[in-house]
Amino acid sequence: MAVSSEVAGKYTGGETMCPYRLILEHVTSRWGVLVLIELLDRPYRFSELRRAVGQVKPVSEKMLAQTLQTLERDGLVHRDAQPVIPPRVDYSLTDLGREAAEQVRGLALWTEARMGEVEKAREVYDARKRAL
Amino acid sequence: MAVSSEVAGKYTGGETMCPYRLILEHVTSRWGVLVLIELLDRPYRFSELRRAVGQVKPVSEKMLAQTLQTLERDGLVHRDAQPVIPPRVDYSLTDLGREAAEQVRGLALWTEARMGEVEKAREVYDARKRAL
DNA sequence: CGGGATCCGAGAGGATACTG
DNA sequence: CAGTATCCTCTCGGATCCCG
Repeated sequence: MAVSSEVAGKYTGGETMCPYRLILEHVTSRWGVLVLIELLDRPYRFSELRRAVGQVKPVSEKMLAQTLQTLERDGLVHRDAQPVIPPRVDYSLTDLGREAAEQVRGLALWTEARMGEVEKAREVYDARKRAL
Repeated sequence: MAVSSEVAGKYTGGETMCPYRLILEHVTSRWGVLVLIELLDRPYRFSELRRAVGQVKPVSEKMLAQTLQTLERDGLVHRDAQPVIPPRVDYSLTDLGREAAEQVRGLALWTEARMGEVEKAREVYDARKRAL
């Protein structure tokens, strides 16, 4: 399809990877997906975001910080650090980030809707395999 | 948002992970994304698919096979193995898989479109950091 | 050709302790 | 509170060899 074939010509098929892939990996990364979805609701503080994401799957401070830095660098997340004590840092989506997050949400909503069918398919697959 | 909060109540926030997450991880996995996008075009044979995906990023036989098995088990990909010599196996999307692939394509198309802005944001971010 | 089995290195990711 | 630094574990994923 267009997505890959357009990029294809620029590469020899060697070990190189297009920047396109890199962005996609950030957005679809394990924690990137969940962070983007949560931030689509509203801005979050660090620990608050950690708890919110943790409802789906627990995340360590390290990985959350790392994920947020990556998304900030890509211009998807805005970081607002207030120089107070104790520190207060708010994370929110940029306009660019909101666009990305909406795409990701599409995927998440689809997954939620079709979850049952996927699980059914798995049972069929597993049963068929055990029969061999 | 709805996606996570609906699921939230079912879990204590411990180490458990909802099935919803598992499906999402399969679909957003490194090779899952690329395979789904390619198959959106047309059915592919194994090696053919390997080359097609490899245009974006080289994939080993092992990972491609593993990815395809996961997607097949989830009911997203159909595997048609013909008992001939040499073996011929065709992979295609199921109806369910096509739905998922279209969501993924949305993300990929967005990435392609906004790639320039992301790279610009990175330069700004990196320049600002070096200034410190 | 389309895989499976095995070995191995690199990096993801968690736990803990520390800092401004 | 919001991280950083360190250590350690374990999985991902590539390379290689083999088989029907």
